[in-house]
Amino acid sequence: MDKILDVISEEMKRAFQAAGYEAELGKVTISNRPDLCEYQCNGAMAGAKRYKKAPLAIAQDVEAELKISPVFEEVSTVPPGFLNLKVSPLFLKDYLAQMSREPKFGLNMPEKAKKIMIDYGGPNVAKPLHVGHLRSAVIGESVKRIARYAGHEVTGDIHLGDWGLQMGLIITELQERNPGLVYFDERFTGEYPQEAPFTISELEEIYPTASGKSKEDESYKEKAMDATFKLQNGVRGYRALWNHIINVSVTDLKKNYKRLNVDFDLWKGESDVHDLIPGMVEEMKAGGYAYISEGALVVDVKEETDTKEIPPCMILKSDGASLYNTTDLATIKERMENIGPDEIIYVVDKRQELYFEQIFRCARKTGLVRPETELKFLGFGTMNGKDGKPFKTREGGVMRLENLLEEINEVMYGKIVQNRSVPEKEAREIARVVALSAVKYGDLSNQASKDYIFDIDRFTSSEGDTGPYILYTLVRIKSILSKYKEAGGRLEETSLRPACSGPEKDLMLQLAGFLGMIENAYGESAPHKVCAYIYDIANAFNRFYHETKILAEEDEGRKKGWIALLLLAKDILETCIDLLGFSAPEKM
RNA sequence: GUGCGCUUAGCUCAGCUGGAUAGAGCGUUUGGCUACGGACCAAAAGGUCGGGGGUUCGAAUCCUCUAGCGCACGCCA
Repeated sequence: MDKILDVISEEMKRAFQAAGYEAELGKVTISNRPDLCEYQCNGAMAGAKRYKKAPLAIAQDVEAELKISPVFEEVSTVPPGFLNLKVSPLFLKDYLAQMSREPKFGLNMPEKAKKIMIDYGGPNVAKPLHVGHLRSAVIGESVKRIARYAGHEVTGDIHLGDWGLQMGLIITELQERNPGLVYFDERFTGEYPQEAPFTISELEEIYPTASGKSKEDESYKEKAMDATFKLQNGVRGYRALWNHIINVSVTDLKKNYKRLNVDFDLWKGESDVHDLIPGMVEEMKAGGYAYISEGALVVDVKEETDTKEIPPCMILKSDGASLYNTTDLATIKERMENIGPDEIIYVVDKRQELYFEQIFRCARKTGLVRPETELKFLGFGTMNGKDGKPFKTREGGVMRLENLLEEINEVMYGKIVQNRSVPEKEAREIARVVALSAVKYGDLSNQASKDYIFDIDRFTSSEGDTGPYILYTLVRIKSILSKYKEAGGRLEETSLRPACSGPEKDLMLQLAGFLGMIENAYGESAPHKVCAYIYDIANAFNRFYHETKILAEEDEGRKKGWIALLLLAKDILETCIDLLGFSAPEKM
């Protein structure tokens, strides 16, 4: 079904046409003066010049055509030429009733689903997840869910950083500590042990140590580079060790992402495209795209229209080694061959914008992607502390994601036991669910591209534009609905009624905006629009709730109408928070 | 240096792609509990939309100049 703005616009366009004006002028928008009207049309002013007529006169002509309309309850013309509109409660009710009958509230599915790949997460297997990984995961997950909801075929790929020097560093450090390990015995031909020679917590400490040493000790660094080289060239022991590192790390990553309610369809990494690199490089050379510049193999990606110098895209370093560019390009090649997406979205730190511009141009120029394949860069800003500087621990170090989540869980747990008496275990469980909403909503309610301030106190508050506030509202609705059922009411026997109060109609108007919101949120890959929408819904509901005694209502028909309205509000809220990647508890 | 981005209330952020009196939340002040869940609701105060110029019936929004801040600019990822 059409979004409500389209339905109303359609009616308005008919009126414009009937009055002898161009139909397109009848575009209706949500009112920016809610005190005066619900929707507005500014077409009369836009058409004034064209028809050489006062806008007010045009508006009056149109108004006359709307005297009898099933859509509008009230149409008024206001200087200099605004058409102020109020919809009929019956029309609104019918629209919502149709929404609640249809799957996905009547969202139109695309004629042909797009194949979309989303590249997000991007953790380095050598390091534990830290707060820097939060945004990519949270935003990517939501963008993925929104695109999927909009009817597209979406694949999420974590794109592990599992193939660079960091792996050589770990192997080198392991050898330093335990040179007798069978993995370093070149004459060994047997089966390597199943068990990894280290645990996740050791691994977490090994990498920073190795990384530190390599910066100070030149020969150590050379060893690491050599180890990387051996690994990439398939030395058995090194490969076996590498497998252990990946397994241990991925197990831990899965646990952490699960806790974040983030999941990936593919757990591919840079290592997966290693074998594709030589062929790809050859093709680029053969096609005449790649040439040697300052010792390195590069592809020019300058364009006529550039206002600034764009450096060439480097394919291989002067020592012949591959780099980030190489694996990213090879990954595009692999994705095109295996999945053939119509669109690839990269959810990455915005500071990498120029880099990805080079990659995209290079991929196009060298024919790695089809001309119509969309490559999108969805850059996000930095997560800052209250001081406006990048988020750190109190000691000034990088905060681990686990610790951050733990801290927020504690804060939420404190609030729960303070407000209700709930068994410890249940309180912990609720705290986890609500804390996740606090973190995700806090992040997603900002525009992704901007930096934002991570403020635990604010995010965990249940007042204001926060996750807990949304959940509180939802839980409240659920509570009323279950009380209604307990009293013998049957939800399936309720049906919507035309609104009979301002707050009720307002809630209905908000709910009716769902389809338009989805269209925008998907079109702009903008989860924050979903947040803004549910915040409006929550406010509208709470206002309605406060002035209406629902369960105590004596008029049975009225009560049923309200229950139906609550049911719709609940369904929409639940759908939306799912798009954002979190859920609501039964109680809180 | 070049390019990109940002600048809206004391603070944190919106602003539906050019419309009316620029909106929320927090904080501040004030009011509302016989709880369908008060983790809520209502009201008030608070703004030269960084600054100048332009485009037009009309600009936070488009163009231009300018200031401040941030970021990126070939062998890191």
